[in-house]
This record gives sequence, C-alpha cells and structure tokens, in this order.
Amino acid sequence: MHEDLTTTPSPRLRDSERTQRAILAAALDEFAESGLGGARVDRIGERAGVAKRLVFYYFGSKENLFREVLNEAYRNIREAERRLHLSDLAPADAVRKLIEFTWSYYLEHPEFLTLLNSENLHRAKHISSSTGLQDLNSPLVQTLADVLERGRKDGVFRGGVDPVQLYISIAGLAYFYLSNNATLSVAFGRNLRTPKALHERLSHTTEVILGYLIR
Amino acid sequence: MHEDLTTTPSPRLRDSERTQRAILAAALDEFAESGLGGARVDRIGERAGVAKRLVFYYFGSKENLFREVLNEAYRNIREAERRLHLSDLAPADAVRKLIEFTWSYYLEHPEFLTLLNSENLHRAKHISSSTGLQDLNSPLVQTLADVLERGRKDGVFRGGVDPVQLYISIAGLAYFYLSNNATLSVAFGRNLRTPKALHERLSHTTEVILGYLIR
Amino acid sequence: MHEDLTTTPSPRLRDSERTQRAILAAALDEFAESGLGGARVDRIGERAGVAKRLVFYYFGSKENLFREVLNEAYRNIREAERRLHLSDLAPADAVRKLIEFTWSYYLEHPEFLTLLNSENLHRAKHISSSTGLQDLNSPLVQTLADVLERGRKDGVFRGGVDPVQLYISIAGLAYFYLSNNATLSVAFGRNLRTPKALHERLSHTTEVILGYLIR
Amino acid sequence: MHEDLTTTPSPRLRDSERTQRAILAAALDEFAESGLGGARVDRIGERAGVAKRLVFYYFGSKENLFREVLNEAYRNIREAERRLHLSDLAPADAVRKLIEFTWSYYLEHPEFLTLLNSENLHRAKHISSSTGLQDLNSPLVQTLADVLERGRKDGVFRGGVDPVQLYISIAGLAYFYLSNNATLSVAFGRNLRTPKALHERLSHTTEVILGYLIR
DNA sequence: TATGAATGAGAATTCATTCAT
DNA sequence: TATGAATGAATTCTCATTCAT
Repeated sequence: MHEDLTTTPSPRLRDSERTQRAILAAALDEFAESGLGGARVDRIGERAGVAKRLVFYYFGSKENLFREVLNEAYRNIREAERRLHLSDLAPADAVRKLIEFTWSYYLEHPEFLTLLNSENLHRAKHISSSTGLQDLNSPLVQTLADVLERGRKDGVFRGGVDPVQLYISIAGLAYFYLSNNATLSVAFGRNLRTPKALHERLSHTTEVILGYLIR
Repeated sequence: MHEDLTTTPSPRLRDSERTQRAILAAALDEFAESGLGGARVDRIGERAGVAKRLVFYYFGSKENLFREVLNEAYRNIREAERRLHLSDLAPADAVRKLIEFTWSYYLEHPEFLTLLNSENLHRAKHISSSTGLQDLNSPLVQTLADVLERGRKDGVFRGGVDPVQLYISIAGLAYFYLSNNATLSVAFGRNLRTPKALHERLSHTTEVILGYLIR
Repeated sequence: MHEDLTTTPSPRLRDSERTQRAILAAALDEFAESGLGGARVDRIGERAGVAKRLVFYYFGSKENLFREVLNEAYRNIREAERRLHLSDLAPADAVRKLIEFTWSYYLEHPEFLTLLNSENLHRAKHISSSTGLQDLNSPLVQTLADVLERGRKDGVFRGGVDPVQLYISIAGLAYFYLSNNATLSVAFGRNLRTPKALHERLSHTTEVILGYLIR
Repeated sequence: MHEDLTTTPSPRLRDSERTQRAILAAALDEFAESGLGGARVDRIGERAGVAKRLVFYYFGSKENLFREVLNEAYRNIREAERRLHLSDLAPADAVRKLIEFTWSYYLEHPEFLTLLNSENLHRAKHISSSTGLQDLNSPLVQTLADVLERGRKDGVFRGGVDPVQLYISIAGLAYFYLSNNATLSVAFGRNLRTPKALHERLSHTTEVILGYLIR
C-alpha cells in the first residue's frame, strides 16, 4: 500500500534510493551472517547487485554502513514494539503478548541478534553517538511500567518489579536461547531448533515470567 | 599434580609446555577482546611474548587455536560447575547457588561470553566435532533434575519443569544482561555495570527464577 | 572590457563563463595546496560550488585543467611584469624594483610557486606545448638587457652580465627562500616567515644583487 | 673499506639489512621521480626486487618510508658538508668551495631537490619531528660564520653578513636553477642543462656571491 | 548547460601462513 | 625448539572519468 504512491516520482531519485536500499538490505544480510569484522564489502556489493564502489559512494565506509544498518534494525524493532498497544490489554495478557512478540521478533529476525552481538563486541561504539536511541526505547519501558502498576493495583501482579529488569529478562530468555542455539544444541545433545523445541521454549519462557509476576 | 616441580624434566620440555600455555592464555585474551574474526595472530604472539611463528608451530592455524581455547574454556566452566555439589543442599538453596554461581562465573569470565558469541556466529563448528562436550555437560543437568525432583517431592517447587529449560533460563538471564550490557546501557540510558546495578540484577534474577519455581 | 555588464548577454552564457572561472579559481587553490598529483577533482568541484562533473565538462581532464591553470598563472605574472616599466627608471632603481616586485609577487602568490614545482616534477610537459610562453617571457629579458646595458654605459654596473642569468638569480634568491621556507625554518631552527625575517630576506637579496652588479 | 668487516656476520642479519637498504634505495628513486604523492609502493617493491609486502613489513607505511628516505638524504648531505673542512681555507676560497660543493651536490643528487620539494609541499611535517636536524645543520652555519668573520678581519669581505642568509642564497642560486630547469628552459627558450649552460651558471653564481662579499 | 549515478582500475594496507635456517 | 624473513591473496578505500538524462 505504501509502495504505491500513484504519481511515479522522478526515476533518477528512485534509482538512487532503490540502490541505497538494496545496499542496506545486502549489508544487513552480510553483517548478520558474518558479523562486522567478518563481513566483506565485496560480498555486500554482490548481494546488492551493484559495484562494490557504490557501497563507498553512498555510505563512506564499512563501519558507517554498519552503523546505518544497526540503527535501522533498532528503528524497526522499536516501530514494531510501538504497534503492540499493550495498554489496551489486561495486565497478564499484555505481558504474555510482549513475551510472544519478543520471541517471534527474535525468531524471525536473527540478523538483529547477530547485529547486537557485533555491536556489543565493539562496546556499543556505533550506537551510543546515534540519534536518540534512548527516546526510541523509553516508550515501551513506560508502557510496561504502566502494565505492571495496573497489575499490581488489580492484585494480580507482585509489586516492586523494575520494568527495565523485567524487559531485559523477557528479552534475555528469548535472546540467549536463540542466539546461542548452536552451542546449546551441542552442549545438551538436543536439536533446539525444531518446531517442537521452539514451541516448548516459548511456553517455558511465558511460564517463568508469569509464574514470577503473578502472585 | 602435573604441576609437581620435584621431578624436573628436561628444561626444554618444560619451556615448551610453558610456551604453549602462554600462547593459549594470550589467545584467550585476544579472542575474548576481538572475537575469532577480529583476533590477530600477531597480537597473540606479542601477548604471549613469543614469535608469531610459534603460534603456528604449536597450533597449526588460528582456527585450530580457537578450537583449543574454546574447549579449554568449556572444560573450565564444567570443572567449576562440578565443584558446586548441589546435591548436598536443600532444593531452593541449590537453585540459588546455581544462579549465583552462573552470575559470578559470567561476570568474572567475560572471555567466556565473547568466545561463545564467536562460536555461535560460526554455528558451533569448532565444538560440535570436539571431544565429548555432551558428556561434560550432562552431569549438571542430571544434578539439576535431581534437585528439581527433590523440591517437587518436598512440595516446595512446582512440577513439570524441564531441567534443560531451567538451566538455559538461568544462564540466559545472566548472559544477556552481561553480554549485551553495552547496548542495553545505551538503550535504557543507565549504566548497567555499576556495582549497584549488578547487584540489583542478581537479585532480580534470583527472584524471577525462585518466584517461578516455588509454589 | 569583458567585464562590461551593460550589454548583458544571455544569462546562460554568462553563467557558463562564471562557472568556468569559478572552476579555474578553485583549481588554482587546490593545485597550489596539494600539487598536481595530490589535487582532487572532487575538491575542485566543491571549492567551485559546482558538480564535479562540470569540471570534466568544461576542461576534459584534470591534467588539462592543470595546464590551463598553469598557463593562466604564467600569463598573470607576465602581465604584472609588463606593468613594471623598468625602462623609465635609472638602472639601479630598475633592478631594485625588479627584485622587490619578484619578491612581493612570490610572497603574495604562493600558488605560483607550488604550481611551478609541480610542473617541474613533471618536466614541464604541460607548458612546453603551450602557446608562445617564450614570447611572453622575452620582453622582460630584453628590458633587463637594456637596463644592464644602460647601467654599464653609465659606469654604474659591471659589464658582461647575462640578463637571463641575472633574472634567474633574482628569482632564485626569492623563490628558494619562500618555497622551501618550511624545511629551512626547521633546519635553521628559526621561523623564517615572521614579518621581520621576511623583511631581512628582501634586504639581503637586494644587497646581494646590487652588491654584485654595482662596480 | 667500511664494507669489509672481515668476520662475515650471520647471513640472516645481512639479508635483512640488505633488503632494507634495497628498499630505501628504491624508494629514494621513486620519490625522487614522482614525489611523495605520486610514488607507488608497488613500484618501490619492483625497483627493490622484493615483494611490495616487504616494504610495509619493514617500514610500516609509505609515509614513514618517505620520512626515512628524507632523513637519510639529509644525513648524507650533512655528512658531505662536514667533510668540506672550510676552516682550513682562505675566506674567499672557502666560500668558493662551498658554492662549488653546493652546486655539484645538487647537480649529482637531483633526488634531494625533489625530496625537499615534496617535503615543503607537506609543510615539513616529516622532518620537524625528526631527530636533531637542527644540530646536524648548525655546524656548517657556525663554520660559515667563522669564515665570514675571518674575511672581514682580513679586510677582504664586507661586514654585517648573516651566515644563514648567505647559506640560503648560495643554496637558492643553485637550487632554483636546477630544480626549475625544465620550466626555465622553456621560458627562456634555451636548453639550460647543456654542459656549457651548467658551467656558465656555476660561474655566474660564484661571481654573484663573491662580487657581493668582496669589498 | 548541468548533474546525480555509476564504475574500473588501482591505491595502500592487512593477514594468515610458509620458508630457510 | 625456535625464529626472522618473506609472501600471496585479500581487503578497505580512492580517484579520475563516463553514462544517462
């Protein structure tokens, strides 16, 4: 729908934009697959179907490209979180929805996890300077705080829960399982990526969080 | 035992062993700091105080060196886990101890986290082939299973808890917070590495897990 | 005359001329600052406030642009020399005036020195083919020859002085000091660019040349 | 003579040294021919008969190699100047010898001129930090000061001559003619590099300087 | 007249790895 | 056992220049 702007804009602009997007998309794949250090600009060019030279033309350097990719990834998940509308739901349902959303998002966006791992290896140097990431995040924390408070008032949830800690816990329970799936599968001698295993993990996560919250 | 200095063997041999250990230690630092891809063999040599050439002499390739380092890291944590003796404790205490141990170990061994991240980026190709990692891990799972069962029988813990899931949850709650500390600190606009923040996280983690387990 | 704004021609054409001049001026700066090899066409475009593409549109290639810039620089100094009117002066005054002119010109046009250095690095390949440079230069040599002859006849100057050698000496005494000012300042541990130092150099130069010429 | 150290040292060391010298020599040629910016590391490798990689192995970067080459060039001329022993000569002979030496040195070491031009284009950034260049130069200035003073006392030379200015003048008269020979030849429509022209220039230079100095 | 898009051919520099001793 | 010397194959990035409009 938002792809159809009826009045086709100047094809010049379009091409440039399309190329840049193709590069960003290719870079996302490449960084996701190989991390920042392991990514190859050649391969990004190939994947995008453009000359390697264009990557530098539009993004200046590999590192800067990483920055853009990372920030877009953040923007995307924040945008998705914003569409959750947790405030409209009963507290327990809101938390359940957040858990399911987080789980699904990480499952469907494995690039996001790799990107974050790379960024943490580099001590968040590409984000910290970036435009208002905090602002992008806080809304959810505030929403979660409200949900927790509502739950507490209703007598459903325990009190004294820090929404930031809770958010990190929900994320961590999903993130670690998915991001470290390969080593965990080996360590426990089980394939932890089968549909069944994934389903069990989500159930477990939900039980842990709600089991903790609900009094 | 193999530290016994009484029967001093040929100094040559001892030097050889010492050199290899220096290389392993240096490699651990380097891989921890930069990941597998970002690590530089030159720097490993420098850090170990030996010629870069020796790294190849003893370990053949950077990748193989990584394999050795990774496996040693695994052996170390498994060894530490083995010293926990959870079976001697009351169920809740055993779980609490496991949580605290996991947290402390990750906190004091950040290399381990980076190593695992690298290994997962490479889809566990360096462990999977390695010597009996499963065997090294299962004991703890079995112990945890026993603890859970004891707790359930005592009426303290809920039933139906998969020890593997629980173990992963305990690890994940600590791992994600520590491994992604840099981006989380930026995202939430809080320094999550202060002593106070670290203490709060451990408390929260314990509450979540025990709040979930205890009926 | 070609600055006359009354008969405003088609604005298109005027813009074209203005653009070309802007490019030439920008190129002069850039070549002066970085030499032929170090100059960047992008930067010339930027400096001129036009698209880099225009540089090629109007001048074909970087090298050709250099040729134009260089020739304009030569035309400018020749034009300035022509305005000296040495023939109207007493011989010693004429020589003094030439020395002062040369000094001031080099001091105020450091680009000219850099341009010449570049051109000499390239063995004068951009000038030699160019339109009648010799013709542009000879007038001054002829004038200087006359001055010398007048001085000799008056018994003021020594005889047997080759005007070309003298011209090169006057230029060299100024050129070397200014062009190599940076290394000389380091070598002698003195800042040779202070107003005082510059003034002293001009005095010295004048004394050397006149001390030599005057019998 | 100083090549024959009788007890052949370890061939390993020798090779390394020889290689480094080969690279320095090749670099000198390349920088002389093309300036710092125009020089190509590939070509330096080729000229030295070694892999381009070795250039970086031994010198780190092109710029650093330039620094070494430049400093060696300075050391060489300072060393040659030191062998002049001007103090042993009559004042006028000492000055004449300095002029002839400077002229010959520049004539036989055109690389030195190109190197200096490059260095001045870069505002002496590669020397300024270098080891005691001032110290290397001052001896000559002091010697020249003594010569001038002796000449003045003898009533041969005029007084009040700054040795630094004089040194720069002697250098400048030779340097400009040789360094700018290409453009000057075109400008004056004469080949200024023929043996005859060179000889005339040296005579002229000597006459200018001595004509100025001798009262 | 003017330009943004695009590029091929290099440029310096890096890196794991082998050679010779 | 130990190592300094040497390198080929990338890898990021640069630059003058052309294409299409």
